[in-house]
Amino acid sequence: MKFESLRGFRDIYPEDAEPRENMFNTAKRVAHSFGFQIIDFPSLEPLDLYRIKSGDELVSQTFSFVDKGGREVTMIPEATPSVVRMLTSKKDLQKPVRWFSLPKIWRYEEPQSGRLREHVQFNADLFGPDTPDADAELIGMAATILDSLGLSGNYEIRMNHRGIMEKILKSMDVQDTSRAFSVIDRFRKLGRDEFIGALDAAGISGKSAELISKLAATRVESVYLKQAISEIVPLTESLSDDLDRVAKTMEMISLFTDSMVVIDFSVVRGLSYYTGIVFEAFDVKGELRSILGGGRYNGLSTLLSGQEIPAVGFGMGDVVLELLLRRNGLWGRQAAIDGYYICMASDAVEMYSMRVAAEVRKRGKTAVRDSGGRKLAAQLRAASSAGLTKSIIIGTREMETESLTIKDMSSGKQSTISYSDFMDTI
RNA sequence: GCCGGGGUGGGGUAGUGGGCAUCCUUGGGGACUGUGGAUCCCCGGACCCGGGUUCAAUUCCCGGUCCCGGCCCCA
Repeated sequence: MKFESLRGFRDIYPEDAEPRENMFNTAKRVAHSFGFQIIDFPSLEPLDLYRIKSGDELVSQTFSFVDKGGREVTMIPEATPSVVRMLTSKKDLQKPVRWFSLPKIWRYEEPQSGRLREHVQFNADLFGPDTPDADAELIGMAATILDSLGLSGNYEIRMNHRGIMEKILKSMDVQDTSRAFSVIDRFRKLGRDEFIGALDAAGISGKSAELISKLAATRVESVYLKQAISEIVPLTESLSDDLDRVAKTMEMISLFTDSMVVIDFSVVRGLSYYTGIVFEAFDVKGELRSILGGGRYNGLSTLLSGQEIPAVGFGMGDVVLELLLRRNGLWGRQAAIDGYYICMASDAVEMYSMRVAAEVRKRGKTAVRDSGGRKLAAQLRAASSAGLTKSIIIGTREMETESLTIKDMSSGKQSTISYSDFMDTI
């Protein structure tokens, strides 16, 4: 019987697990520096938590089952509902609340580039303030994480605003805006004629379709935002205010990163609960799907609990991010670890070598003990591949004189010093 | 769920309707009874699974499965 990991699931060996851990640690460090605190929540939730919010399409793409008590449960397909539940069920939280998490999430779909059935998602949300500052801080944090990973200039942030899009579509007499959004969301994938055709199927045709097509193709920096819009639709006061807010947010974000921040009217994100700004980060070469995405969702807490709490958040999966880091040569293992590989030149020194290892570890350093039973050359070979900076060679000579031979693995130089002197120096 | 392309040791590969399935690398050991990353030698390890055709299938056919890519969808 041969066992393999399930379709879309991964076994991750040290050569990938370590760069991956560095990646997560960087995200954590940056989040803490922005005042975000880590939370965690169950991997299994009631299926209804997602039905309420997202409907059958999402539910059909979950790993769900009926538990022994007859409850419909699912491996979580996203973090946000759980986070919002935590927020709304603890009534005495002082706002703003800044939370992040690193849950594993699952989706039952066909795996493809940048998308698997199980992945880790860095998720961050800021609850309370509904301001450009809050939006900018959150998006700025996302950018800072990417920058801290060494990706500055290799990605760009594309933003849009659901409210603005709603107003523009309404001004064109588009009734079913959510259907229009789902078409607009596919703009970059479709040819021009296909796009017009899809709009037509959504009940939009003629001049409106032409204008939407022009709008979706628009990608500008903040300073040209109003001008670009005014060429497509008349600027009402309300629309103008929204545009000012977005422009201000974008200017703020540019304080955090040198990467491009643009308005892109084709970025709408499929999720129906977004109410304000929406954004995604893409690699500049345009080879990968989005690196991260999020937006403002002020209505979700009302839907789940009746409490009105403004929110802005984003999620970033580890799969696309890993691909991007690899393509930029940023997926290497770390340099040699400061530590000791302990080799035994004789089986008689077992106890002594174990004592050395224990003492080294008590001093906070890494000590890896060869299990012995093979010749020294083989042990030193193992020491090389273990990636530690130094080896300690212990044989009967060392044991009889209560000393140790320390070998520097990069230079090959070695010297023998007394046990007590060695322990004092580390 | 649908569509296309793939699957030979841990990784990368050669090849074939018939003989002990090729080479490189990795791993283990040795040459060197206390010194690694060089060299040489030895050893271990593979035709995705099932069915069909055939005297004979790793090779041809069908189905499944997994991988890669795409659609749908995107949390």
